[in-house]
Amino acid sequence: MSMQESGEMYLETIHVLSLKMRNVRSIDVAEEMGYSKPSVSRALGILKKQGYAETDAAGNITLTKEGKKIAKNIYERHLILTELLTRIGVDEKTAMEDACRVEHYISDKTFKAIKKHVKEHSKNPELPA
Amino acid sequence: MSMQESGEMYLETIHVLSLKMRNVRSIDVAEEMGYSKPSVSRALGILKKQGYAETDAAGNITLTKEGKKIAKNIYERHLILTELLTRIGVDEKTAMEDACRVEHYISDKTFKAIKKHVKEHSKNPELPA
DNA sequence: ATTTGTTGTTAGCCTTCGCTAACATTGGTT
DNA sequence: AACCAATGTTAGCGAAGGCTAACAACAAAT
Repeated sequence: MSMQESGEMYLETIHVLSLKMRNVRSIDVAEEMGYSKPSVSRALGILKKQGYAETDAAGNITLTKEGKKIAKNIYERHLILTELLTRIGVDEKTAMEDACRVEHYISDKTFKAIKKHVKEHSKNPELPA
Repeated sequence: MSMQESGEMYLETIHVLSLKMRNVRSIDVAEEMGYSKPSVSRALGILKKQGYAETDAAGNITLTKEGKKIAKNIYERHLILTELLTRIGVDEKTAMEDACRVEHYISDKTFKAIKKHVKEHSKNPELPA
């Protein structure tokens, strides 16, 4: 079964939180995303069933190799899209918010093209993107 | 109530069809979008209730001023996004498909910035976008 | 005039993914 | 030991937006 926007957001959030804290728990995800505990609980159950996440006895969440792969991909899209948007004049906050929505809807082909474009122009920030 | 992706797609489709044919009926929308008749019927009912669309006795669909405003805005996003993507090397088909999804998720600020960017570079197609 | 095809609607199902209410568990504090 | 706070789960609701089945209405053809 293919990943929906919702699942991608959970994976991305878990991944980003794990960069900031040693242990990521369900409650941390809930607070970060502004969702209720039951919503996170259920989402996590689905991610586990799909083989993308695991929890230990203490409730600490880890991503499987496959889960991490998806999470990192989405997060990279987030960063690259934000860079593209700020490059063409969108303010940082708006760029991040829009990137966060758009990141789920672009094809791999488009992402690769955007990434290539951003990388090629990262040395010449004064040039129009 | 604010417009969802689904509603925007219906309005855009009706608008685009109306550029191609004199009369747009429910069945035309269904065929164009690949949805069932009942799905279109319900969606249309909602759009009518929201004041964005109307139908005459013969079943011909027209958009209200407000509906047309939204439809044109979304369609313009579609065109501009497609142009941006093809500019940076995405093939036409992929660019259109991705634009069709992304068009619903970018803020007005971001759209304006993209539009400005695309316009400014429309005279120099050989330059990297 | 009856039959048949096209179009639209109604009824009702399913999935996704939020939510609240209520309960279970566990761990620290008095 | 008893209690309370924090965390997680279960049960069940609701909205959005697809779907099929079945029916209504009307127009064209025999």
